[in-house]
Amino acid sequence: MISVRNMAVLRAIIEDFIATNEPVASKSLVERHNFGVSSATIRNDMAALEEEGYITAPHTSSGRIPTDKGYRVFVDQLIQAEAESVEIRRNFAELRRQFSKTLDQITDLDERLETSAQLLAKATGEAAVIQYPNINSVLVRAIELVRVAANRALVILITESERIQQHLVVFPTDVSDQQLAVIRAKLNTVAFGKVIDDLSSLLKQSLESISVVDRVNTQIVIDGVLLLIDSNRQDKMAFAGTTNLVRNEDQFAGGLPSLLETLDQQKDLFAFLNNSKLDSIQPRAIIGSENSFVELANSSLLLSSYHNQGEELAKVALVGPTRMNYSKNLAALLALAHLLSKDIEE
Amino acid sequence: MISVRNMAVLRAIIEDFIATNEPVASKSLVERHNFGVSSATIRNDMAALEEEGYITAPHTSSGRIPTDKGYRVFVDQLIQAEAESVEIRRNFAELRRQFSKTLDQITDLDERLETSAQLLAKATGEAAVIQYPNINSVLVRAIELVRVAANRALVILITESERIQQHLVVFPTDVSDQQLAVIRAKLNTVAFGKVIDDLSSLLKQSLESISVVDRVNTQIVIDGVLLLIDSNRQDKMAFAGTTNLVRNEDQFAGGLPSLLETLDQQKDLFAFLNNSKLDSIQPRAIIGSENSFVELANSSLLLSSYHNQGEELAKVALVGPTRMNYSKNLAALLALAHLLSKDIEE
DNA sequence: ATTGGCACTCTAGGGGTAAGAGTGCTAACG
DNA sequence: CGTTAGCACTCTTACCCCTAGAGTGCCAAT
Repeated sequence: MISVRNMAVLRAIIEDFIATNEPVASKSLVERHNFGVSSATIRNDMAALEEEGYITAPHTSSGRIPTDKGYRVFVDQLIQAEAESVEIRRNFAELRRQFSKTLDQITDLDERLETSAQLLAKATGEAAVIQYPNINSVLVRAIELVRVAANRALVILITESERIQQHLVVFPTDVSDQQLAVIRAKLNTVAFGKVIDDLSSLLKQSLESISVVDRVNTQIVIDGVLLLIDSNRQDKMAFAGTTNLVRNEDQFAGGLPSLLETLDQQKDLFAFLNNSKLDSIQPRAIIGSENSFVELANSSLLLSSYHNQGEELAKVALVGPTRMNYSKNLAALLALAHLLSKDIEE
Repeated sequence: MISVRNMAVLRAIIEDFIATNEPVASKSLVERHNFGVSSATIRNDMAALEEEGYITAPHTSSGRIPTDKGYRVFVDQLIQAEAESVEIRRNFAELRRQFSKTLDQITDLDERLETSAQLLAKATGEAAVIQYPNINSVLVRAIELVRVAANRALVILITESERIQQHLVVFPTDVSDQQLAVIRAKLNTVAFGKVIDDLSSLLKQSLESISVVDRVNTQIVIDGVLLLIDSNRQDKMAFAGTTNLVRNEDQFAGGLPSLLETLDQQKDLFAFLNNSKLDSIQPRAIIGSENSFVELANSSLLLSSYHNQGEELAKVALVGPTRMNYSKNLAALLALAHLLSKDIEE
């Protein structure tokens, strides 16, 4: 049977272990916390907690460290209590204010997300990952063509969410302003108001109704647009603070190189983020071995997402050692996710 | 007196040390190389080399490791021999071919440089840094304004070197197409053919000749342009492979965290790169303590640059442990620098 | 249920030692 | 004079043993 005090002891053990990175002894617990009982009593509680698998002892005569299961209930309580916890709320508000001071000045999406990742990494001391928003179901507002040289033009794709992407295309011969205008008009008639997902096939079809003279160049522009869409699909993410992981290297039980490789890989991580479903707005923690990546066995992932009018755009994540400051990190993650949501939807 | 064989021994010591990361013993030298003399003779050579400060012994009865001075003459010879060395030429050609296969498909400058850094990091196993080209003395070809929403527009700055940058500006009220056209025309009259460096003051002056109606919005667009120029001045660099340094962590004598911090800092590094003058096209190596950064004491920097019609655009650099494979890394660095030069100038 | 007391266990660190690797030096040789 | 074999010497590394100390588990008492 796990009593109320049992849980309080578990909580204290985890907090102390996060703070000191030393196995926690019964004696030091009664010194630091006011349980009003003796160390012998705490030892009984610890035995019960170990029985249930929440903590473990590295060796017979040492203090206890939390197991993944122990962290699990700790973090669950944290997320539950998140709304009420004075400390988290204050952290959240403070970080949100601090983040927005920097972010409010940035309009460009790429720069916003890169900066966001950096802010998050700096505030938490962990590695931050932010997915670029998914634009597959977003509507096209316009396709612009801007001449850059006699035979070069910039193709610009503008969507309802004001995500803007551009790509430089090169024509085999010089192109007149008129020709560019024709192509531009044609493409916009086809693309305006359409969903990005459908754009590919629509544009390909439209090519048939183009006079032969313009066909080559139109093809080139269309290829440019398709490349833009594709390069978006290729799963871009903003990374920051991976070097923070080096500072905490000892936490990763020697598996740091393979962990960094996994992050460098990106593909697997992206797929993993995409497959991780979040219920509602609540963040999610994936602790140690709960993870499907072997390389993340000693790491924890904190997941949240940012939204546009209730629809999830993409995930925001923190990667750090299992022994991380969940309270602070959750507050920072939520503050940033909230900020990205608000600003993108506004 | 340093004889010819002395130098051959030094070379062999450095090569073996780079390969094995163990102090090199006289016996293992005669086993691996065909000096045709006994280990006792090699020991005499080693004593001479130590006398001159090219190698040192970690303790009385151990093999020798190269000093920074030892690496220095080794690398100097390497750079001198670079043109003739069959091995380097083959590496160079092979890597150049390999790099261009990926790079040739990329027209966008940002993407090119990011990919270049990644290729270089991957090929060498070190950290790669590429400065963005300096555009201060480049001529403006056009400033374009593309509407994105009723009160938002994209400001696009196009230069003779076809470096393209864009920034989203927001107007306080909706703006008509006509208004945009007026602003665009005005700015282009002022900016066309001017040097980026002069653009700032020219644009500010031009504001006075604008009718009061348009002044607010013109100001906003000009601010956008200035921001573009500024954001370029803010010393952008492409980084890749910093995680490679972790894999070689033991090489950095525990100073890895501070090294990574220095790289993260960017500002100092950028200034350093700018101040490092390169004679002609020859690369330069900065070895260990030759470096002005304390944090790079156990690291070496390989420097080269890329050019446009003989004019240096920016630096390319590799950062790794002093004990790195200089031959391979120089070949890769030169191959990439060459590729960037050719393609930008073409 | 809680507690003091105590035996028991395990780790971290110090000192001692033996094996091995590698050098420096000397004397001999062509 | 350059080269070499031989050998004494030095230093590192690994291992073992041992002790001090921290912390637990359990028992008997409250």
